[in-house]
Amino acid sequence: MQPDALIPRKFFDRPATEVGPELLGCVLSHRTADGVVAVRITEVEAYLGQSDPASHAYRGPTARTEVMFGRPGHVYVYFTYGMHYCVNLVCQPEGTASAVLLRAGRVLAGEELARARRPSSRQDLDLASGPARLCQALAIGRAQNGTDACAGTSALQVRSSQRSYDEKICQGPRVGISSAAEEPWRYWIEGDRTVSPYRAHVPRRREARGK
DNA sequence: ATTAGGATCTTCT
DNA sequence: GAAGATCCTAATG
Repeated sequence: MQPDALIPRKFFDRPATEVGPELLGCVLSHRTADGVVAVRITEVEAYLGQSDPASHAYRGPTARTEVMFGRPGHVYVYFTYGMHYCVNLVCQPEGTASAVLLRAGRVLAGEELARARRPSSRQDLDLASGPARLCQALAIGRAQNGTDACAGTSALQVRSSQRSYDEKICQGPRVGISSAAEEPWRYWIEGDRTVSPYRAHVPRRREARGK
C-alpha cells in the first residue's frame, strides 16, 4: 500500500484480529466545518462478533449493531456510559460482525482544534489517549455511524500505514470488559506515550437498596 | 502515583 | 432494572 493512500475496502475483509494490528500507524482523519483533525492510530482492540462474548454483536443483530453486520470499511459508533462515543472500523464481509475499536491516537494535524474540543486535556499526548477521548478530539458522534471510511468523498477516512520497522507491536488483554477478559486482542505500538493505561474491568458498585 | 466516586442515558434482559 | 468496549476530579500515600 502506498503511504497516505486510502485503505482499500478488501483490507477490512478479514477478522478483526488480523486487521487490528495492521491498523496501528494508520491515519484517521475527520473533516468538519471547523477544519480537519487527523490522528495516527496507536492502540486498538479486536471484537469478533457472534463468537465473542465481549462484542456488542454477540447476541446477533439489533438496531444498535446492524452496522457491524454491514459492509467492511464502514464506521460503527456507539454511545456509552450516558456520555461518551467510541469508534470502530467494521471488518469481514456483510453478514458477519467483526470490528476494530480505535482506542488511542497521536494527533498529527489540527492540534489546535482538538485542544479546543478537549479542554480537560493536560498535555497533547492526552488529546486522543482513550477511545472516548479520540472521538471527542475528532468530533465523532452518532452522525458518523454507518459512514464509509474507505471512500474519497467521506468526511471520516482511514489512510495507510507509515509505521517504521523498528516499532514493535504489543498484544494483551482488552480493557474494561468482564467476559472473555483474557483474550489478548488489544494491540498497541510499543512505548508510545499516547497508548491509554490498561484497566481491568471493575463492576460498578450497585446503588444501595432498601434500608 | 494510585484510588475512589460520580456523572449520565442507551440498550437489552 | 441493571450494567456498561469511559473519563474526570478530588483525596490520599
